[in-house]
Amino acid sequence: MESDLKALMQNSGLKNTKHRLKILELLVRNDQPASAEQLYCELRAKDIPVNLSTVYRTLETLCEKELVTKMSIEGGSKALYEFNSTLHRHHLICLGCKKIRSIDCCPLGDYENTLAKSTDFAIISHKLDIYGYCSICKNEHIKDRHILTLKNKT
Amino acid sequence: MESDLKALMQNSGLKNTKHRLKILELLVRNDQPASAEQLYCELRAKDIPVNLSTVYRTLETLCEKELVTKMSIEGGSKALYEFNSTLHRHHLICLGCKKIRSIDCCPLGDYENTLAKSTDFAIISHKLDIYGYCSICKNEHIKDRHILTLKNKT
DNA sequence: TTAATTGCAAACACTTTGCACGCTA
DNA sequence: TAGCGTGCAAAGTGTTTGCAATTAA
Repeated sequence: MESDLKALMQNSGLKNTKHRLKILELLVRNDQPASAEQLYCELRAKDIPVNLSTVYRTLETLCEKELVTKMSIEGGSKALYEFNSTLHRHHLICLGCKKIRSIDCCPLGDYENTLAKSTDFAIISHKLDIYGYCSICKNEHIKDRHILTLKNKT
Repeated sequence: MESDLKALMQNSGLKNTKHRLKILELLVRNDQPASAEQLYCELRAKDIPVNLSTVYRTLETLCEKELVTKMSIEGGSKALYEFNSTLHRHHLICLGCKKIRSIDCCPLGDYENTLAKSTDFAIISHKLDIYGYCSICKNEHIKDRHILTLKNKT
């Protein structure tokens, strides 16, 4: 896999440095959007000393070459970066554990056409994020609400 | 209208101050999400001297009482605030002039059910923003691309 | 009167930048 | 070796906070 990523970078005209390679690798492995700081910590945990500004710069470069996509989620203050699979993707975000799951299927084709006509917009893209509780957290969530209900009764 | 807003604030248990009233009024009038700074500038332009931190605090309070909703758009660094019509809304954002138009119709009902089943998530909400060029800017956009094409040929 | 609201300045979190040095192609 | 990549420190931007003064109910 490492060699795949090296090739990918070369094709994009990027020099192949340890940091770049590792950051890209983390994004691919985790298959989950990560903040600059998360990546920074993960690298340090692996005894790869980096500077946070290098992480930011690397991510910016990778975004320019479209190997990575920058995004953010509602209410989050930090930017998140994910490996760009070239697929059109949406996100399913757990309000409990904050894990983000990517969804490849997009339900909006027809709607965009209709909307384009009714609003006279030339539609270029869209962003759809869905928020909820994952299979694990939803049970916790129900439990919490139950406890809350009991408390409110007293 | 001013008295409607006063009543609205009272019902939410908020003291009725000049700043609060004016900020709410601006959001209702413009019917368009605005940043704290924009509101701050508009107030000063109207000779209502406010402090930026007051604007932030006011908006936070209004959000707590659910009179206003905080949001952000992809790539934008500042938070935006819009009057909360209690309707479920999406946004159509012009990449040219950056104007934001709210859309009340939501195409996602069935999709959420399907998705909930296939992923075992308890879905709570979603955010859908659509990007494109409005009827005015799309002509500019086409012109620009044309000019670009000509340039590239030389 | 008293509790909420405000202005001001200072702190904060996240991100970007300038510069000197180091490393890849 | 030429130019891109990096670390470090400092600056930038958007937002929040502590405190004393002010104001609405």
